Amino acid sequence: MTLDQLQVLQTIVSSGSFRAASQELHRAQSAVSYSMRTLEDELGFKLFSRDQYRPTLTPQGRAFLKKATDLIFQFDELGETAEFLKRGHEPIIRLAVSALWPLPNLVGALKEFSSRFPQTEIKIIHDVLSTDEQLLEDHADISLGTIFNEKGLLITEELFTVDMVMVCSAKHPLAKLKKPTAEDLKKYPQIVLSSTVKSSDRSGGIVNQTNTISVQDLQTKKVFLEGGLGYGRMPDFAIKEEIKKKSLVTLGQKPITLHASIGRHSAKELGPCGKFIWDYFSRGQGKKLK
Amino acid sequence: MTLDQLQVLQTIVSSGSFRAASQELHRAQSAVSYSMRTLEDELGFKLFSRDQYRPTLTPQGRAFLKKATDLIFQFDELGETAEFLKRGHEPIIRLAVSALWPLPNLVGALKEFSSRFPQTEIKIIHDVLSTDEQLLEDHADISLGTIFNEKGLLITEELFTVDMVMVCSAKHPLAKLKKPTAEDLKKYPQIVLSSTVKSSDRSGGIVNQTNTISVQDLQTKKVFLEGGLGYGRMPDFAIKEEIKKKSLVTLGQKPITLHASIGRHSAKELGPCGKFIWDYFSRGQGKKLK
DNA sequence: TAAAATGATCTAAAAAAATTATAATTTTTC
DNA sequence: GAAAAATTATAATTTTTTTAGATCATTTTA
Repeated sequence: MTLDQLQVLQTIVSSGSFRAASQELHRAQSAVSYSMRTLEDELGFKLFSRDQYRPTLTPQGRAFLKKATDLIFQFDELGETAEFLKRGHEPIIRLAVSALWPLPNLVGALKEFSSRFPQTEIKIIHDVLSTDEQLLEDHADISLGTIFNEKGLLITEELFTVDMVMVCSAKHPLAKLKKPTAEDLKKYPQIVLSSTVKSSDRSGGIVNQTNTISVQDLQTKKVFLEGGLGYGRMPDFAIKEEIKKKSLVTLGQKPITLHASIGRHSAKELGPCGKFIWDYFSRGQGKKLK
Repeated sequence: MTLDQLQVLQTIVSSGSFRAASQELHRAQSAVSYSMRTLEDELGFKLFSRDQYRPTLTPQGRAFLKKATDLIFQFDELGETAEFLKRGHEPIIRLAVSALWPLPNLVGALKEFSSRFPQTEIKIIHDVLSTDEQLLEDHADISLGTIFNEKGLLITEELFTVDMVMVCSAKHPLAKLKKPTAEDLKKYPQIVLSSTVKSSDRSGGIVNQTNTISVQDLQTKKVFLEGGLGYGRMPDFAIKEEIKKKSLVTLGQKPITLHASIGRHSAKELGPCGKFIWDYFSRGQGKKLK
């Protein structure tokens, strides 16, 4: 049983006769006849009843064709996937996204992307801080984060800025001081984001290295801060609500401004799918949302 | 691109090497090599990278194989369907069910049937009264109804009886009479089930032919009766609730006892699926429920 | 370092599929 | 009702595709 035989079967039924099918398929009529005979021999039952002038499907043939049609459809789809891959479209895009990246910003991009390239799988690597390394170690194709580009191996483009403001719970002792000094802060634990990646020793606004509590994601950090466990910096976009309802208050420290950038490895060409994402952010779509 | 090539691809990946695949498939190694080369040529991209000793899938190859695996699975399923049909199993079973047939009775049968023969489609022909004709005109394989078998062409088996009791709404004028005569009944419309099938002139307990309202199904009939539109007969099992809550009351007429039977055409052999249904009812499973 | 294993490639053989021609039917047309 | 046209099946022949066997260049393993 070959897929070609199934396609011949389908063509016979849709065209109405063996001869019409043979013309549609650009084959001799006898080839179509032969194809069906061998298929019937292998299946062990007749697909067509030949008592009439024109062959008509048997009940078995009808049921068989129904399933075969699905198969042919899926086969065609596989052909499309092959075309897609042949044109150089990536089967998977790996996005390294910093924990500090505003997620709503991503949603629009991914929505449009997945409707345009349904064949491409998206893998989000939600790394904490070191999105650079994900690119350098070839774990990601594109990064969205605060890029340092230490070794100059990356191509980056700045999209917008994020202010990291120092906050603590309104119930925290620091909240009562007008402008706490470094001395004051030292008395309480600082909540910090920290990556598990070995080489990363960057301190994203960490004041003292000793009295700290490390967390892996922004959500946890916010809960800890709100709970009065300590103080720490948070991106402004992520705490608007909390400032408004006064569960968090800003301390007098100057905000640290981070530069949110899109990046990729200079030695690796992006395919059409990667280019789409790059352009989406680079050409402003991704800048609008903030 | 043929399905065979996809199967070879899959075997190579699962077995780990071209040679191992060739042994598993009982072919020469060169045949496997050739098969992959022609597939790659047609696809337009490499499935394997050959820089290492053992060929490893390219990212494209990995994505392609993923989809191809689904296709192979579906292909195997088609083979199973073919086996199923070859053994004589029916691709479809057409059941003519009378409107008077207690439906809960069917549910159990169909549940067990569809889990045992998932390949077979079930078509319920919910005819009003003349299930005989569905068999005689080859619109159904098995009938469940009140079978007359006029021409003696059917094989039937009686399963249980259904009492058709004369009822009307408690608010209907007839409800106030103790035992209404035919004279009394004549004054009000009778709600009757009637088939659209031409030849059917059987009167399922119809008292007078003139003052009648015909409906196509039992549900409508019940609603009309409850609404006080007229009087009519209903199967006892279908109005238990209504009698209890007194929205319908029985009139003094003697019930008509119908014989619920399973039937099939004597000239047509049942296949394994049809036999299952026949036996299910015949051997008592269908009799338990009533 | 030698032996074993692997994949690519070439050629000849085998198998499969397509074509042409023809026969046997059935339907259509006049 | 007869001739023409259309349709499928079959046989013989040709073409195409696939396979097998042998050899070579590599790489891995012992």
